[in-house]
Amino acid sequence: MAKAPIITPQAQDFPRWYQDVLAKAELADNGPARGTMVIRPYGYAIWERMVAEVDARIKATGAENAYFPLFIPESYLQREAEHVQGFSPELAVVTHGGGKELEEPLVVRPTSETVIGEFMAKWVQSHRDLPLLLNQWANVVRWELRPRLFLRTTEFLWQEGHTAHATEADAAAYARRILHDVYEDFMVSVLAIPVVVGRKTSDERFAGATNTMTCEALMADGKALQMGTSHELGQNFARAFGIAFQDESGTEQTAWTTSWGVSTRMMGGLVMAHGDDAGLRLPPNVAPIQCVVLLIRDESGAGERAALIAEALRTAGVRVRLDDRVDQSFGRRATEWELKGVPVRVEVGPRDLAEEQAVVVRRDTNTKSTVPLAGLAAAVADLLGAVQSSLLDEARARRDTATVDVSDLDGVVAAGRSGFARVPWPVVRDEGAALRAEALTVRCLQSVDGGVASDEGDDTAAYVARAY
RNA sequence: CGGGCUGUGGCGCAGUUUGGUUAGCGCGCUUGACUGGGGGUCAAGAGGUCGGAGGUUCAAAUCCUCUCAGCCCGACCA
Repeated sequence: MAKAPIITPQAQDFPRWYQDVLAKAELADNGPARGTMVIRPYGYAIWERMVAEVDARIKATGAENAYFPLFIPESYLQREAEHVQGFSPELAVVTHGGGKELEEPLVVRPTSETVIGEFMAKWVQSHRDLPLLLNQWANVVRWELRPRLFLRTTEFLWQEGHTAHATEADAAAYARRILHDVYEDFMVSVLAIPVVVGRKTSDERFAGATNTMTCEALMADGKALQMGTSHELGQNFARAFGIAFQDESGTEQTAWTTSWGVSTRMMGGLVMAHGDDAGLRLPPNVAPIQCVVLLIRDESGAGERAALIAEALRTAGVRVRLDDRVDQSFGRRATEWELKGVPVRVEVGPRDLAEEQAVVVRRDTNTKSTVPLAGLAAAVADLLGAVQSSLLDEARARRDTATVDVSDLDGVVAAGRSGFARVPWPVVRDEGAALRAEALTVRCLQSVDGGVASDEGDDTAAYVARAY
């Protein structure tokens, strides 16, 4: 029986589809104040998985976590000219506290280069104090005129790393290490999202940076999403905040700093990169529930068997959930787990158990197979691996198909409508207005070998796309 | 901040043009029964200051004035 679709089909209205998925998969709600977001338990569980994976990678590079204040004296922002100019339009400013007007307004952090710079200056005296590698997990506020859940909210959660180095080369190397070993690796191997990694043009650079590098992903609707950035800040903030040290020869030198971050925006990217008309599709590596054991009917001891099966899977290292809510219909529950993107379902009822088997369904392809209970744990483990890699393959194939080499502006406009136009940088360098008219932007630049461009030279390739 | 639109049970909407008696519908929710291998069926229920304020009128969801909020499209952004 053909039922009305549970969520709006992607092809009909992609933004609506996105909202439907967030609601039906119980990921997030709009908060009461404009632009704010309530992350629901299931959505937050996914975020916690992201945090765990990113945090481990950050720590592997030697950085340590710390915490800096939410409120920043307004004067701090003003110390770096480009920085304050870039951020002032989206600042939330506290002017009153304790019932009195404050002598100096406090900015709610939009990012923490300034406070952290102030403290780095205190902590760094000697070359022996470098590199100083810090990270913090925090919320930040950027006043948004057009918010969209996860993709662009006034308050969002993120990780911001801030480092100080003795040399420009060391800072540059570290910013690249974060870009590749933390962000790119996480996005590809955990989120199963292939990314185009490159250099931002000066127009798109972070306010106050000398170089911004980015991981750009392609969503199912052909629009690009900036998933993470890593910045070389040169000596801009070090000079503004006096981050200086004595080198081996006793000469005072100014440090070189970096900053880098990924945010809850990745949640939106995850949804839009893998989701289909049946809802979310989560890669097992980031799925809070990797496998749900769905009890069909509790007869002939089926309930106890199902619990044992779930327990066995848990022992085998699978993040498993037992769904024995037999008072709700099978179809409803199956649909619910499908909407939530759980990679693998194990369906068991009296019939299967009598034959010592279970029906196993993978979410990405919706294919079913019958598996003997004796080999279930191994089969589920195999399937989780298969789902992880096939989601990545699928996303990569779509990205590759949607990436078109072109050589002139018309080609850029045509290809940019549905994906990435890859074009020699000089072709679009001075075409900002023309691109904007087509809602296109240069996402990043790559060098001839496909690596991150080291400058904006004539031999670099520009990736142009519509973007979130 | 410019242009367009919308506010009616939790969600989605009808009703407004042409004022009229208990403001409807779908989904969801509650209770019960029968069910059960892809949003099951039936029955009985709960739930609404019609965004807010003021006005016109015998009578306002409906007409008038003001106001607030949200959405979409543009310029800015992780």
